[in-house]
Amino acid sequence: MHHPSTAAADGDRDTGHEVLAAVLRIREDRLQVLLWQRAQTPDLHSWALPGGRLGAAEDVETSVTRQLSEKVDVHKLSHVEQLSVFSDPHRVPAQRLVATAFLGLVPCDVDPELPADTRWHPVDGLPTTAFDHEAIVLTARDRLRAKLSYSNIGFALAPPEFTVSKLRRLYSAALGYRVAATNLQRVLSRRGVLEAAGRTVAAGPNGGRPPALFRFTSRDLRITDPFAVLRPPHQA
Amino acid sequence: MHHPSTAAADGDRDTGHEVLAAVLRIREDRLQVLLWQRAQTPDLHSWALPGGRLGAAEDVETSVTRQLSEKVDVHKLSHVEQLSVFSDPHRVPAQRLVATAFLGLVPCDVDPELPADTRWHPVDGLPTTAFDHEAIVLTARDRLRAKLSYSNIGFALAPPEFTVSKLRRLYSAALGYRVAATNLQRVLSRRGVLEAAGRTVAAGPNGGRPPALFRFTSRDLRITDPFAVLRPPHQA
DNA sequence: CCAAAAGTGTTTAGCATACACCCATGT
DNA sequence: ACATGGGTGTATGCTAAACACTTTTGG
Repeated sequence: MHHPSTAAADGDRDTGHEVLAAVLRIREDRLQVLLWQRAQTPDLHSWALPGGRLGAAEDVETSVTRQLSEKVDVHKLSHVEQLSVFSDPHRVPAQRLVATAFLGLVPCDVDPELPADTRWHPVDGLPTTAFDHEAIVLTARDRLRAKLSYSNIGFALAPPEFTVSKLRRLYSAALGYRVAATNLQRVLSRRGVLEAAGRTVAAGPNGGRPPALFRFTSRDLRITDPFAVLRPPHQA
Repeated sequence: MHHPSTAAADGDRDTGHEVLAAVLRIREDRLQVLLWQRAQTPDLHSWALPGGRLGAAEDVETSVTRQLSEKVDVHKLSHVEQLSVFSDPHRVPAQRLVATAFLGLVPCDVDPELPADTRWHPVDGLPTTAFDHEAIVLTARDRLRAKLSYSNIGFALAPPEFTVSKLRRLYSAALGYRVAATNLQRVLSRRGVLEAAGRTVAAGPNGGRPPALFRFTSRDLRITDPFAVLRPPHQA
């Protein structure tokens, strides 16, 4: 081995940095993640997250957008945010590679062209994944679930306009449990996250009242419930 | 260099990685952060966060603990968690250094020995800080504030046992606004975060009822309010 | 006996969930 | 008409903030 690792002496091994993105979307009531299949060792044929080496002149946010553009049309991404650093010295073999992981979201109505080696996979029911990428996917899923409850992040999963029952299915799929349409509409409306589009759409093939269309009032991330408790005093 | 990456070719510049910690505590009703004064250029005499280069054989969590041990007795730290990556290519001059930032907490009752160049500074009223360290400190403060409202992270600011009025002052200082003792006790008790120690302590010099001592039921981070809304259905 | 500080009881209000009921359409 | 799905009204319950009141001490 190279160095007597008391104080942080960097060894000969290069300390490279990569960015990785867990891009999620919902299709057919399932949460999916974008993966590509490796054609080289190590982890030949395993499925991996898109990403790559951090360039010298870019920050990690710029880098992940650039790297993703090779797999998916970046303009289709409705939201990207930093997740966490994964830095186990042996997270990838043979080299020392620190990863900054990101969560990316794609609305359910767009269907970006994908390279031949790239596919969507259900998050519950992943194929064999490369390195520590499964842990990153699960971190991304948990972040999305948490933010659905205290922010307007649903905008990133939904099309520009949608019915409440469509939105209910998106939330149910992402959260992994049944959400009631009534409450969803009321919670989001009260918070000013949702607004009526004023139009309705035709009823389904079996009849039924034609549903009204709604949209998110903002398509930027906003925290709608910053204080669960210990709110600042009303008179301050 | 090593490999011709397509877009964004890595330049000759080394892509180094450092860890930085914003260690916070509360003293005299103020939130403070641990900083050391630089003795070299760049940013001579500016105040900087403790940290340093990531070693070849350690992950970032191990590294930050090791680096901190040079400034402060690590056993005094009650909590450490990852914050975010700071990666602007020019965040430090002359080299390319990506930083993983951490939040650290020290209970208010311990007073670790500090090196001569190191001091506690109030977070509102920072001295001239080096590089992007001020932004990191503010990120740490915001993370602490958020977690106080939905987790038991108060344990990391408080001594093993304390009175409710002492705890009230800790929360008020961290949050930046007046917290009512009555509600604080009730919220934390209902959640099972707080429990009575069974003992009381002497009253103050001006009389008054002698306060009871309390403690946190757990000294590990626990999320106490995971779903602000959209809770899973009661019958599922 | 009074002031001071701690702790409890009670009121009020807001918010979320659940559920009953009404509405509008296709067949 | 009636089945089907959409939407609203309303009851219930929980939580927390605010404040009045009681408790226990020192002077």
